[in-house]
Amino acid sequence: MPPKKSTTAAAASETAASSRPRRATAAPASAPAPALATKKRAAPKPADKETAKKSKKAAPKATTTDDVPKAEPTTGAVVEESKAAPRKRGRHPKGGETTKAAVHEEAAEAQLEDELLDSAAGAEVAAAEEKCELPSALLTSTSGSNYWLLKAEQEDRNETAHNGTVINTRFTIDDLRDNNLATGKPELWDGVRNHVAANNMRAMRKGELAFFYASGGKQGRSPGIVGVVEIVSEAEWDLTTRDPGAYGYVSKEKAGTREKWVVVGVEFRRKFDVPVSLRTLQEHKEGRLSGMQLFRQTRLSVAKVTANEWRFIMEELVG
DNA sequence: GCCAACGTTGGC
DNA sequence: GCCAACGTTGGC
Repeated sequence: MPPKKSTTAAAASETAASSRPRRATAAPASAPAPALATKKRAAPKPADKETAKKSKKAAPKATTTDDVPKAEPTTGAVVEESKAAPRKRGRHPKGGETTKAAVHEEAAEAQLEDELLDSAAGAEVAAAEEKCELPSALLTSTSGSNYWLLKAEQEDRNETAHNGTVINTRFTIDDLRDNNLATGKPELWDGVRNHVAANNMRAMRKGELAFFYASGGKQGRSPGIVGVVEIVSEAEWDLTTRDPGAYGYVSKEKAGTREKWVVVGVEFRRKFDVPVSLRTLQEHKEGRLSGMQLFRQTRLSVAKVTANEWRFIMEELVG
């Protein structure tokens, strides 16, 4: 994360650029999300898990790129802030449902919600998950849309927020699904503090799909792509830059001024039965996946995936 | 503007 | 724990 998510900058402490993102917070109310949510709980923000606040309005959503701040890629000055990105994490509230509509109706939603609330039992979760997933046929666009790859840390790692709160930066695809279900809102992918990653986020359009990449190979895990998420809301200002409960970069600008960093809203779409490991991806590093930004800019938390790369991975590598 | 030192990411 | 990649910092 973070956020960068991937990255760092986060907090003050961070510095690097990459970014890690993080995860995110649930979308603020204003986010255009599916509308179901009734409750808002917030998820924590990158920084926060604890602090969540949320409700504020979200920044203006930028629908056009003009609205969004542009990254300042190269200029130095602007960049001072950036540092790394934080990742966020969220907590999981409980509540609503998330997926896109077509799939669910209210009754079903209510039922799902109840099931989730009642138990975390595997069976229920599995059932809910199944209902949230999109058919494989819908996971590859036939149009010219872009695809993306969002990294999140799958291992426990603590960061200290500005207000002293200790935040676990771990954020898994299960957390994303659970947060979506609980809040009925998309997860805001915040904490990204790298300009290349942020520019990728500004280029994301509603309806585009992204791989959820779990980084971190310790604790017996393997890094790799674990599922698919959908971009459900376009770039908006990342309000975590003003959140004392967040870690990482904090805006020095006056409230109301434009922020440089942005978030996009994402929703769970599918968790692969078997992740496509980094090792497997690397087997095609000199072949079909030779141009992947994942390999060319190894530490970038938000990377672009071409249509050909997407199809190859979905059709040939996803088990 | 150059570049060495340094910090972070993240795979191994 | 090691270390490669890579971004930032900051002296000059």
